[in-house]
Amino acid sequence: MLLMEETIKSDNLSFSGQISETGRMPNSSFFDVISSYNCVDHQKTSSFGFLDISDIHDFDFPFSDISTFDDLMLQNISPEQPPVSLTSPAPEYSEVANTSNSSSISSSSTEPAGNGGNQEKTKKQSLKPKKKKVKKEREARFAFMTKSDIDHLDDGYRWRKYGQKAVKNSPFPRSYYRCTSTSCGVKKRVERSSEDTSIVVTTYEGTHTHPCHIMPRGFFGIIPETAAFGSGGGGGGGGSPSHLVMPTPHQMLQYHLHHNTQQQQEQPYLSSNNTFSPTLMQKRPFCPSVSTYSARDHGLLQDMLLPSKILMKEPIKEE
DNA sequence: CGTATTTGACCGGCGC
DNA sequence: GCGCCGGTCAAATACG
Repeated sequence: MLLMEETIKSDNLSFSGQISETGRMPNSSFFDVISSYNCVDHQKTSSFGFLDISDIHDFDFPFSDISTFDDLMLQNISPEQPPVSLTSPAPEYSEVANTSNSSSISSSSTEPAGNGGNQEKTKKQSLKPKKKKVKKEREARFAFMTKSDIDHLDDGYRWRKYGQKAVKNSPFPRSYYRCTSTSCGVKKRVERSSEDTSIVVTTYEGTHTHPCHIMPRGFFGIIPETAAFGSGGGGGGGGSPSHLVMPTPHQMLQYHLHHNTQQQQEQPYLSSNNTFSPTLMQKRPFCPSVSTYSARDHGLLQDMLLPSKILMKEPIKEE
């Protein structure tokens, strides 16, 4: 993990300039997005905490070759490669990509968010008497950025908002949500980037212990271990056409892994209503030229914020 | 009426 | 010790 942090520091991350202002989806859903598998030192981190590897102990990443993911993220990164900065220096993002150390991810498991409820209880208890000095361990975190007009993306789970706070150095407040499922203690924070107001940063904390209440149509079906998504067959086959289901973090990783091995790049899996495009995960996100993307792809990609590591492979265009 | 949201207050951690 | 800040609680309110 420390190792990763070092990596991070050396690479000064940021978003890529691939974000376009056009083609924003009215109903942003999870895969407008792109996850940012970044790790941060949550002690020092700014408001944007990406994948907080240091806290990953809850995720039960089922793939033993998770390192593949790392490789995917890292393999093409050369030390000389200067960081790509987006529209702005965005120092907030400088915590950079930290693609997790595979071992740190895959070796986890353990108390899934099931203890989320307990967490709450213990918290309440601690309010009464003097609390112990037991430092509460953080849930695994997973954050991603979305280019969206709406803050709260529908990810297929039901969330109850329990708080909102003003964010320092940002005109936009941060909203706090908790999964409404009683046994599920998953939380998420949603805030809009002050650097780029079209970007919404969503941070998940914990792991769902229940299936998603709605299922997507098509999207996750592309995954061999389809059942994996939705953790157990997930919910009702109902599937709302207007909703896209958000996978859990490890599900996303699965998708990444899978897709990165499929080399399927230009076949949309979703209807036009849905915004996810496989190009998001395309095998060669580091394509040397933007022109590599077809016009169509670009249209689909423009809402996505690619993982910083990936973006860093993009040629830097001085403008 | 049940559920979700809003919002001010409160708490704990951390830096100075 | 104090103040700042992030996160949470919970009463009040809104909504369907």
